[in-house]
Amino acid sequence: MDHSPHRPSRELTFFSSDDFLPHNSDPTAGRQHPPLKEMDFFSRSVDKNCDSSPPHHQDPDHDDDRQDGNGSVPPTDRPVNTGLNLTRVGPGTSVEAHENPNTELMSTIRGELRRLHVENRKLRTMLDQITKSYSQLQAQQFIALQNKNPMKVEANGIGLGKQSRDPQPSANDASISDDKTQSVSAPSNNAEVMSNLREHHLTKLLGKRACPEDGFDRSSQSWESCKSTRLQESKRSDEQVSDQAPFRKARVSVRARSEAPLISDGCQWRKYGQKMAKGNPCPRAYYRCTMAVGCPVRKQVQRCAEDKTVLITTYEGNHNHPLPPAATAMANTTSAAAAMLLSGSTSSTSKEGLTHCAGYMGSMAYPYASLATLSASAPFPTITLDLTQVPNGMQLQRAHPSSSMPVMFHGIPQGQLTGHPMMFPQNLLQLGQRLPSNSSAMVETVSAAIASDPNLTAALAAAISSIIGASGGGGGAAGNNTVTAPTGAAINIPNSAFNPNLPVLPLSPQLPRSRTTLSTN
DNA sequence: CGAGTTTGACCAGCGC
DNA sequence: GCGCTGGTCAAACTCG
Repeated sequence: MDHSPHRPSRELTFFSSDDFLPHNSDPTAGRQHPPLKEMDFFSRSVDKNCDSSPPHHQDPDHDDDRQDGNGSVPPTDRPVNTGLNLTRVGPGTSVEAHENPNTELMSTIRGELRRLHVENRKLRTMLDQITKSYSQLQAQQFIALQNKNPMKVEANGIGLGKQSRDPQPSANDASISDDKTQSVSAPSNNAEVMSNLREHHLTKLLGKRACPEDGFDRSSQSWESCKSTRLQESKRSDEQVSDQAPFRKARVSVRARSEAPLISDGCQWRKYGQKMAKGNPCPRAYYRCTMAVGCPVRKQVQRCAEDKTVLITTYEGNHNHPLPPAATAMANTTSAAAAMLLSGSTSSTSKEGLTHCAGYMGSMAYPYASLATLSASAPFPTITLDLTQVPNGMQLQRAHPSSSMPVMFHGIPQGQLTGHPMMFPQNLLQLGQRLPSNSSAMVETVSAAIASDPNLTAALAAAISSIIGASGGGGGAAGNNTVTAPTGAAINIPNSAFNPNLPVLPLSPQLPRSRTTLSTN
């Protein structure tokens, strides 16, 4: 089911210059059919004639984007590059170059392009790492800010029992140290980092809960005396205690319209129980993550009593293992949502809290803020991400649209996209974490890549249609099969994929000037 | 045969 | 204390 093997190739398709390398072998064709459309993606087209400056003199990002995003653009600029490469070739090769200047130049250029291609890959890797670090720092900053006012959470009654009012500092420290030994040692993804940070934060914030079942108190005496008849659970808790206990009580509920019994979130789940819940004719299923032994993450899946097309999936706990990209996406979403929830500053109504947290998340979650609700009155503080409706007049702001697309599809098996309504919100949540502002060049790159990759286009259409289909009776300019960005980017999606009451989802205020149309045909 | 699902039983928490 | 409910366990069962 995991189609992740497709990912690397897609990523290459997106960003590499592989596609244009073959074109280089046919410079004539390149000149005859300059890919002007793609060239238009670049805002710095003015600089094309200034390519004589060596790449290392340029801003790495811009250089990177040029090379990768444009793909076939450089060959069209070869007349300009000629001078550059003559200079670079140097006198040692001048004789042969004079005899067959075109061939020599072309090979030189190709070599240079390949070199730049490799360099671009490195830069992208670095960019990814930097982006991750950025998100981590963002989380830390948020935590630091929250630590200045730890009573906020308690005042709002989120996630606090009476135990929290009687914190146990010493155990608190133990919990923290356990955190470090368990998962901070090798955070493999943002979700883990977020989890660790959150844990650390919450442990400080809330103090240690007295109830061993909550996992804070790992002193064996109280633990075993309390749970002598449940050794298995005790064992399990020993493995997972510090990692997830604070978070265990926070839940993230996702409401999504889906015919499938499950939404695929990239993780492997094993059903361990099913119960009829009061007030709902549909049974509630209990699932446990089986991607790693002892992973504490569980989820409950139940159809909405009022609308059986709505699937309610409630996540609880933190993964204690590396996640595949698709699962990371989901984990980030739930982690971010739970972080919002547990970071407090909210009342039982959601908007305030989420607006507050949107800032923490980098403002990208704001469009979905009205889709989320917090419930502190429930036994567990729960944040509900309602993907079944689109807020009135909602503008799906892709503040950093460039990152959303590649991030969104990297790890997602295409076959599961239609059943994965989390992806869009997820990436919205991720946007601010993954990218600093001002990445329009990358937007353009990705736009071009999306347009050029039919598989990706289909996947995108499916994903969007899934989201839109999940949005139910949203208002908006129905009947238009184009998802339109305010700046002109548009995604065409076939009628069959759309809910009749399709709302138009404006994409990004930063989308490229050129118009990208995605066709799923 | 192993992994996953089903399903009845068990346990804990909570309200009365 | 009792009953209700949510959550979990584990044996039996199913499936590939």
